[in-house]
Amino acid sequence: MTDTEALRAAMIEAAERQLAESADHDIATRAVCEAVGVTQPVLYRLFGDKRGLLDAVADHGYERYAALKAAEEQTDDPVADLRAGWDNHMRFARDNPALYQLMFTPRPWSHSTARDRVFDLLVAALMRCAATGALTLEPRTAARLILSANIGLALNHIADPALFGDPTLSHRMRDTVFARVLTETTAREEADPLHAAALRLRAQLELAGTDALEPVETALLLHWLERITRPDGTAG
Amino acid sequence: MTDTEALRAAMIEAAERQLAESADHDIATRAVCEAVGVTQPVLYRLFGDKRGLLDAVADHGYERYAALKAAEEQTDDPVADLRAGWDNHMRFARDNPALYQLMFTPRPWSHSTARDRVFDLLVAALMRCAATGALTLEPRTAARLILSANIGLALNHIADPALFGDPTLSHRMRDTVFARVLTETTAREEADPLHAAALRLRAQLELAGTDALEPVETALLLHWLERITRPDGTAG
DNA sequence: CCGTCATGGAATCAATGATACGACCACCCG
DNA sequence: CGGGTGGTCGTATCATTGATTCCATGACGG
Repeated sequence: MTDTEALRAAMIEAAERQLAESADHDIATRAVCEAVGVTQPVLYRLFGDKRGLLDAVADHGYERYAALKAAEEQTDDPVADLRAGWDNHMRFARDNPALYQLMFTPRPWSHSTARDRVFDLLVAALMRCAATGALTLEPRTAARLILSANIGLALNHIADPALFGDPTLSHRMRDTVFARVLTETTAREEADPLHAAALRLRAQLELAGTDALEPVETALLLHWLERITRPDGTAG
Repeated sequence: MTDTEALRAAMIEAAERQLAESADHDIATRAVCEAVGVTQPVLYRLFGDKRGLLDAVADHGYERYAALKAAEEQTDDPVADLRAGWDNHMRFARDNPALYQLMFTPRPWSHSTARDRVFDLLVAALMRCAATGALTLEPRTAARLILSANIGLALNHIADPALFGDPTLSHRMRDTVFARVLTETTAREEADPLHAAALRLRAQLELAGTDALEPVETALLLHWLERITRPDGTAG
């Protein structure tokens, strides 16, 4: 089995390389097969069809994306990590435009989980922020906002570097969205302390759980907390 | 000439229809030709190649986009128009996902001007806002922020309606970006009245020009105003 | 040692982007 | 009026590429 595993990996790598070098952001299954010294039926047995191969490439792209994030974040300041995460995202897009487009552009029938997993990664980072009371929205709602802005800017950067290549634009967008999602330490907590406290407790619970309550009780508690914090958006 | 014009239009329309109905967001040149009763060489004479056809479809999509905007905006409140413009953009994306993706997704070698013209449309709407002193940034800088967020959210909506289909999400994003770009009437003008006044004058000049000064003088004046308002971003 | 099954390859099919070349037609010039 | 000329279109065809069929080969178990 390790044999086919290695073959799979080799084909994905070849496909990713050819995708990066292709002028039209597309690949030919023949070329990928020739690059690794096999014939086409092998590819179709391993990946089903061309879309399956591209899905695998996208998922592999997520692995590199996640590795990049793991390497450069995770300090003791979750908000700083969040900002670094935005910049890392932009850098990843700039360095791998074709792969980035494959991962984040709508592709009908795609079974790739790259986008969802990136979303989950962002939610996790946001929950660490929420645990310190730095979040004004539900993590999943905040993640939707941040990720959309991030992807939109990155795709525009790829499509038209002349108009959207300005690095200060990225920081301006980042600060704009973060200003909506984060609270300057205490300002918003003063305004609605109940809401803030509920968000904080909820984040802590979802992050670490508790042994003081039975699971059923915890679930109910979370439900109540959700109702308290509901006004800020739909359930995630 | 009207003959080939009509043929061109018919082919573009057929291509757009087939694109909307296609499951994979792609079309076959053969099918387009058969739909209008001509053979492939005519397509290649009219559009050069498939990319040329798609460029024409994208540009035609812009026409419909612009018509939609012209129909529903242009009240006496430019800020309200701006908000309506955001919602129209989202609606256009939702109603024409394949076309939208063709227009706003990075396409190597594309000669379509759809994105740039949408950008210009947004800049024009923003200059009307700037003329009333409602803008805190250069129109082109603000346009980059708004358009990126708008496109990012729309593409995510297309790619994953379950996660990004919530309409309140669109309004939340809209208000977030607009809050950064717009000023609540007078709040910011109080803080830095010189900056605000310069922005306002500059917008008026770029919008209507003036007969009171020679062109050279106007150009120099604009240059000075740009220097005064520089701190908020790069030149557009 | 032989049968069975999985694995890979040669050959091929089908769809599709793109083109060479000849027929046709309108228009202009003599 | 007739022939040439330019352009427009269609037939037939090529080349690329996604996808499949079918056979050979080799490993493993009985």
